[in-house]
Amino acid sequence: MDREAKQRYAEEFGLLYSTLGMPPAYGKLLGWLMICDPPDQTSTELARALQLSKGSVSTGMRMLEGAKLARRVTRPGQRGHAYEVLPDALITGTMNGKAIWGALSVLMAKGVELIGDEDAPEARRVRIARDFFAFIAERVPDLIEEFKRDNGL
Amino acid sequence: MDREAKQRYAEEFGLLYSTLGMPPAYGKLLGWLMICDPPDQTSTELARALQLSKGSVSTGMRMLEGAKLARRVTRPGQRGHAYEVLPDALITGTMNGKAIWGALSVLMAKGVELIGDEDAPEARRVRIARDFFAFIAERVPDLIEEFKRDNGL
DNA sequence: TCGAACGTTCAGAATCTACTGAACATTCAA
DNA sequence: TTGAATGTTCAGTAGATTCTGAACGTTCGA
Repeated sequence: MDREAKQRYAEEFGLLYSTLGMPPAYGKLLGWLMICDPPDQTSTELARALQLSKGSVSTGMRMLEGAKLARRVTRPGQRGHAYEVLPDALITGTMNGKAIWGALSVLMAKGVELIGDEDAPEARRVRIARDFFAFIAERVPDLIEEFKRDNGL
Repeated sequence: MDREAKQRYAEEFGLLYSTLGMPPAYGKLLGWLMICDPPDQTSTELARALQLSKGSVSTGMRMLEGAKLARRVTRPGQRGHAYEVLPDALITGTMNGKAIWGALSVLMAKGVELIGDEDAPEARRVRIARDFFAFIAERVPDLIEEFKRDNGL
């Protein structure tokens, strides 16, 4: 019910995620899967709901699977498969994003090396960045653990 | 010294930041400002070092200023102004990124509303996402505080 | 074995974005 | 006041990205 409102929601979802670097079509798929009824949807259903080509759905869902954001499920007595979001999809997505903090820290460490003397005043700007990203990279897993514990996951 | 290595570093920096949604040229500017000597650079110097047009430098630096990543400085007895990265630039950048967590949480809350019954099993997927992003949005400032305290900032 | 439904891949079209460079504005030394 | 140096804006373009759709598997019921 109120299919149109849900379609609009998927569009909005795709828009926000596109600002985070995800292709709009894939964001729409994810958004739809967060609120659709039933929660598992076939490629054909997804293509119809979001007005996307079969190709986009196929490629998009492959990508969401790869990012551990969605998974295939099979319904008994039915051809092919359907997709659903993983229950803790967005958490997982954020954990993968954790790799970013490490990469940033490594990049900043390289910058410190380029300047040469770690203790030089002109190394300060990039040294602080290096330490900060390393700190964040280290703490993110703890945060996620804490959330999971407090929410019984 | 080793100007070329620093130029390559700026390129690499821009490349990584472009995966985070920043235009490559602006990432290059930021990367160069993290390691350049002297640490403050005029538009002309930036354009020369990074082979960018005056227009790109102007627009890019305006954007970095807006994001509180860089600021203008004036050298006595010199035309115009130069730019430098703020000492805690990347930390600030991350704090601004905090707004994202809030936006995501709001988006998920909208999804819960669309489903209607917050306690329904099919609302679980988006309810968890809502709570998770709210949790992260709330904790990020504390993390930053802790880092600053431990590093005398 | 056949055909219908479903899924995948990828070349090319459609679309969007970043960047340049030219026109214009501003600043300041002489 | 003049003009050289510098800074800004923005229309247009070059280039990259996303999306489609057609060609080609694959699966499975009959």
